[in-house]
Amino acid sequence: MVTSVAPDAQQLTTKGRATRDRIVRAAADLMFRHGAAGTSTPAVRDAAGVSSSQIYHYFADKDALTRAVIAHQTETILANQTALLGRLDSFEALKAWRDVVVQAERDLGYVGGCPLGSLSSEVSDHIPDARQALADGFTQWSGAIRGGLQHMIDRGVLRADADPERLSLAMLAALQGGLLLAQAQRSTAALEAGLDTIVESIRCYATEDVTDDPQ
Amino acid sequence: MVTSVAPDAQQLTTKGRATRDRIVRAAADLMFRHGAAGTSTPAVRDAAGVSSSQIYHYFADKDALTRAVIAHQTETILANQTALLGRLDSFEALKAWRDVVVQAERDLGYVGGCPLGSLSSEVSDHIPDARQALADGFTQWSGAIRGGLQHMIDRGVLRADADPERLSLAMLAALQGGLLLAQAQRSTAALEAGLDTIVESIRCYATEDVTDDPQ
DNA sequence: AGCAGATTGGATTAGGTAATCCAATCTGCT
DNA sequence: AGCAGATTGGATTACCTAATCCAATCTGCT
Repeated sequence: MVTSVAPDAQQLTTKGRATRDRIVRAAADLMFRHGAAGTSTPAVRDAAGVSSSQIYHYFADKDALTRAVIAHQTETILANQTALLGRLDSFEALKAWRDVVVQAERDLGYVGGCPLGSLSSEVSDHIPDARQALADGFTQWSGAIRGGLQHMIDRGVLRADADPERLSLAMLAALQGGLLLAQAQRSTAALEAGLDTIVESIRCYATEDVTDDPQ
Repeated sequence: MVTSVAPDAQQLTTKGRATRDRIVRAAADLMFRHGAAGTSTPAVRDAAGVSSSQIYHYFADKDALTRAVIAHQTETILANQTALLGRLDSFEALKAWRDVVVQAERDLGYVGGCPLGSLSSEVSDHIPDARQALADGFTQWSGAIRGGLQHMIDRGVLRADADPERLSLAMLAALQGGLLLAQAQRSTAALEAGLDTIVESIRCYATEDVTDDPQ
């Protein structure tokens, strides 16, 4: 709505952009660990090593900062998901991706769940415009998965009657729910069960000649 | 640890129990809509129609109130899940349960997600003892699903090589993730995709004679 | 050099929140 | 009736948080 006064629209020096990024990164880290509501602007100020005025120089208010964190986490996740694992266009890639997700949650000590999922659950109903940004992030995420599945169909690894749209949504749902449960249960059992069951479903659509070892 | 001073341990009159319940119900409603951090004790006081001292008479602090809300939501959900739908011990029951879950989220206007899941994501890392309570709630929940699947195996509807433990965890993960995504996307697409894909996986273990219409 | 605008520091304020306290009232029980 | 303990009302406090303000400094550009 209001774009003329919003600090986001102003000129940013190289130095200014660096400071802004430092604030966003510090806020993202704190919000991942303590939630959005559990992260105070003084805490962000100290963690980023800036003064109060700098936060409000680059962001209209705390909600705007939270939106910036959402955008940052979306970028980070999508970059990791696509760069690290390439396109999820084979059973080997799906299995490798599954292992990375599970191992990442273990390495974190079952703390924090999904950076985007936790934020989403906390703020999507309360911060204006945040819900749409989160929805877009999830859509891109499932889209990346869907692209891989579609590629598998195109290459004849999966039958044409497989529904990549439904399967990719199911995969993301299992991932998000699995991470949420991992946080509470301090175990990746539900995460593994969810991801493996979706992969198993996808395997049902494999063309007959592809029968790699089930593990 | 400290049980001698905790207000929970004291004698409760009929009237006292009613007041305590009123506080918990009001807090549960507010926390469902605005989150735990987004719910202030003054707001609970007003919604419950009590005075400040009453809240702290029945609960040691806000964390204790939050724990009571978790216990309350766990009870409510498990009662609904088992009483309303009985044991999930047939494909018809699974389908009916799926429809109820999806319709419930639609009726709520995609607001709030799962009362237990949202709370879990927000507080399981921050409130002492809350994580364990949430984990127990989820374990009971998946246990109820597992019981139904086991019953299907016992009756010969599912083959013996189906793994009820894994499938029930997968189902709960898909449910939680689906509700989280529904909140952001304002759509039950991911929820339906997740639940349907797990049900489809379960169907793969059906004994041959059972082939009801796929929908 | 010198200007305009970006950036920074840090004090300050207004408002809300968790939690406490004490006195008053009610309740169950004998 | 009358007591002990449970319950209630509501003022109060100490603290924290979001946000503002103004003056000082830096930066890119001509």
